Amino acid sequence: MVNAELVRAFERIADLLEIDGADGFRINSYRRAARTLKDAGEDAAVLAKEGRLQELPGIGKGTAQRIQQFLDSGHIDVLDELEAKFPPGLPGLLDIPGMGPKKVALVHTQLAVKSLDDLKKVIASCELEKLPGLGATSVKKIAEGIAFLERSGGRTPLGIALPIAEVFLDRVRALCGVKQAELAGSLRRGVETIGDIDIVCDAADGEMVIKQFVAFEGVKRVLAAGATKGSVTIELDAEKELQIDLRVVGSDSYGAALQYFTGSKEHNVRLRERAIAKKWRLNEYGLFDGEKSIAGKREADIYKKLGLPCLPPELREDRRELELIEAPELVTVEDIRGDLHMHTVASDGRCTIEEMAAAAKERGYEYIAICDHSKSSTIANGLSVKRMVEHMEKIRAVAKKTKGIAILVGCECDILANGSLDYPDEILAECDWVVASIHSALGSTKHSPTERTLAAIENPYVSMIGHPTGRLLNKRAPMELDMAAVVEAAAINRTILEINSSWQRLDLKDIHVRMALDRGVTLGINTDAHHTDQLSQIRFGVLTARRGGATKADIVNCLSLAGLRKRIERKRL
DNA sequence: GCCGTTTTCGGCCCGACTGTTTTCAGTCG
Repeated sequence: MVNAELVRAFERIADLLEIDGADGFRINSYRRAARTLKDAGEDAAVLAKEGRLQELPGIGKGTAQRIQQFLDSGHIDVLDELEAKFPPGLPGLLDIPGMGPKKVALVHTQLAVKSLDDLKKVIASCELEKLPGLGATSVKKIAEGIAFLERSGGRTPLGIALPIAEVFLDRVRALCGVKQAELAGSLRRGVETIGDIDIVCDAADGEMVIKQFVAFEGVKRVLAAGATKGSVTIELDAEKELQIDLRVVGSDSYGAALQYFTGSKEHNVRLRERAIAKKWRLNEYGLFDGEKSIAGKREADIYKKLGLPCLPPELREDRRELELIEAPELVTVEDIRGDLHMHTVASDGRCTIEEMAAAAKERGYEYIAICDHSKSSTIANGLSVKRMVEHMEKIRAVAKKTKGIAILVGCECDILANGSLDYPDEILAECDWVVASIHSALGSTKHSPTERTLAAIENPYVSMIGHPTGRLLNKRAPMELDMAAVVEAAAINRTILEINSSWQRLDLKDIHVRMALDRGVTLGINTDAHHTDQLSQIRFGVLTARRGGATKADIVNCLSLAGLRKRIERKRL
């Protein structure tokens, strides 16, 4: 898809325009176009061919023309002109906390700074603090910002951040004078990676709460400490730091503040536009008619007044959620009745069948499927046909003597480089449940990842495609998969697509979940657990499913055992 | 640059914090 390149181009145009001091709304429209393209399930090249580009929100005549020019020539005039005006390393300086477009422009024009290295030099030589509007304190902040940027290493995975955030949330809740507190920001929306941790709390004396907050054990640096806002960093590991922001408001504003700081920014803009259309004003303190507050105590009241259902945080992304007439009943962790992808000591897991079953039963599950690796996954101690036959017998024996939870015979069968499966159909037919996944030859091979996946989808014994894109967050890019084709084939063949809940994967991701649901594809939310401890990661998969708009009717492992068996049979027929 | 129950021009979200000012600009979320 050409979309990713366009996203980069439009974001760069926006950055450069900002440094250039252009009109903010024009800059914003480029950012919006970039966002739209990022979220779009369809290839911009296809949309352009069909003349449908302007159907996308935030893409008008001008942007459509620029997309067309890029498709035709690989260039965009506006970008070329801006690139000629500024050195290539300049936009990167915007990533430094404390450096905005004005300061970047200032150091460029006044001190001929072209890159991060140049900036470090003028800090060291004390030239920077002589500039108008800057002083020793600002320069110190910028220097710290550079250090933070080099340490923070981008966004933090949800799976790392959420447990930490919950510890700090509990501490805030325990503070004297705090009536209620909640996580906000991207964490509350269940975004796969987060920039920082946001906490909103309800207390009368903000200053006192903030004072205690910035003194919490583990705080590495205090970035701000005012009467309503505190901002600190904590050490993630030896090299990385993570920022935590706390906002304190009174009870009458708590709902408004929670709404406001949950975002997303784009969702909030849409909400405020709606308020303005009604001649009202919306901010973190409430919804106001003139000076009079008409909502603010509870989040739901804000949405209600604005004529909207109280939208689950996971949907607040300005992806057309404001068009919803009622809030969907999104799938919850409690709706999950079993886990259909887990490993044992037979391949590369660390627990036995009995241990996995006991832990799943403890969670209240009705069933699990044991899915160890197939023979080609040698690195994962994959099972030869002979070992697999023995393993199947073992699973059935354990299932027979285990009360209170059903144990299905499954496997995670490799999709090989040529698109064939790692086990013959006779073996697959013996399994109750078959996950087919790509683990090897992720790069370019004779058969594309799409062709291989489609072949597996069409196999009657394949119940589900495991971690379809193979991505590892911050580590490995997804395979080049034609998701539209995969989703279409899954719908036709009644093959389930997985939402792998491992926080390193989250695969399918939210926008792919939405694509699959739009085509009526059934999804499965599983942990791919290699240890009993990992069964709890189901929460991350559920968050991802919710972000895609999934209800329990869309999820195969929300079915009863009988329903599940029926669903598997329906495909095999 | 986008967009339209304020429709083809003139809007476009809003407040906190900080540092360098001497009333505010820049940054951030």
